[in-house]
Amino acid sequence: MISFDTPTVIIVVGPTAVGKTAAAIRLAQKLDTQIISADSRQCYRELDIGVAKPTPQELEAVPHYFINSHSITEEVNAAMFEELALQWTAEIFQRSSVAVMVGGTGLYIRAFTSGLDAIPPVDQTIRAHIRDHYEEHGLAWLQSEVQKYDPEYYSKGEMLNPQRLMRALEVRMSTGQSILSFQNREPRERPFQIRIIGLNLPREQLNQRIHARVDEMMKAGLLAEAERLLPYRHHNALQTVGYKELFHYFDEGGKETLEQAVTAIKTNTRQYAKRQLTWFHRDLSIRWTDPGTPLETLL
RNA sequence: GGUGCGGUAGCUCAGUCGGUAGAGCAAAGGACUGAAAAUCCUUGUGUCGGCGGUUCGAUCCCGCCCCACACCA
Repeated sequence: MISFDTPTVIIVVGPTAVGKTAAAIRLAQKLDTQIISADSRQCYRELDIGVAKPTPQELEAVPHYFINSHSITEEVNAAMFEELALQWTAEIFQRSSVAVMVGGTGLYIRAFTSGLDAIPPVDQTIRAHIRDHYEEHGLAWLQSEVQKYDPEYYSKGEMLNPQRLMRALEVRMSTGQSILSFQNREPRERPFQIRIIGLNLPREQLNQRIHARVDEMMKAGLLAEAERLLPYRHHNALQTVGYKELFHYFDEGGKETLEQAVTAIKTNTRQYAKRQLTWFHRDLSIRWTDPGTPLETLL
């Protein structure tokens, strides 16, 4: 049995479909501990096939936090994850000196390891108002509002990125201050050690795994799952690869074939994997290996 | 067999009144602080179907051939 002098969280990261889930479960069993998922979609109980959740047997074998813990109608975000994951870590440390975290959502993992800057909560009516106006008047309106109310952000921020602009504007309108005034980017100290293991495969091999997994999802009934979720498509939880393409297929009513929709899922999943790798490659503390390696040998 | 329309980037196609070419998508690389499976940025890609002819110069004009599609026989 491997033991740790100081409480330690082992984080397993990597692109989608690389084999994180199975590797993390094996590791948690070896270490006789539990898993915190760091996946922004597997937390929703209404989503199943399309988000490649651990199977019921796997969840039986090792208890998981942040799987099936929320509803698609709730708001989940990185700040919430930071708070919850810290609580869960403390719970696990009451029984063990080590916890395992696994997932592909880079921002959530950074929120957990380094913390997000504290920004006061945003008034929900202001948020809704800004989104509605953006829908109606487009990017030019957003840019001019940001220019008017937060000229410093206007000169520094990404002027073509609506999400960043809306966030800057809602913070400015809610708090009276620029979002820049809250961002000091000081990494937070954590009362435990962190080790990050990255799983990766040659790109061609990863793409093959992605394609095969999408085909399996379709066989397992992803189309019916998406159809069932169609009424909830406007929720953020369903701005998700695997569902949005099938919603579009239902919309097109025959103009697009199912095969084209499946191809789009594969393409979007490949692009997602690439973005995940871009994110994780920046963290030079990550120790990379292939998913077949028994991870306890790296500790 | 005849007529018509095509053959240009990995794909779909635009274009050059003759001076060796571009869009979208894909791909590759990057960013990322309360939507992050989201959102955004950057960058190539070429025997312009083949062989001849005209021309200082042809992907473009002309001839022949090959391939695809449509229609007629």
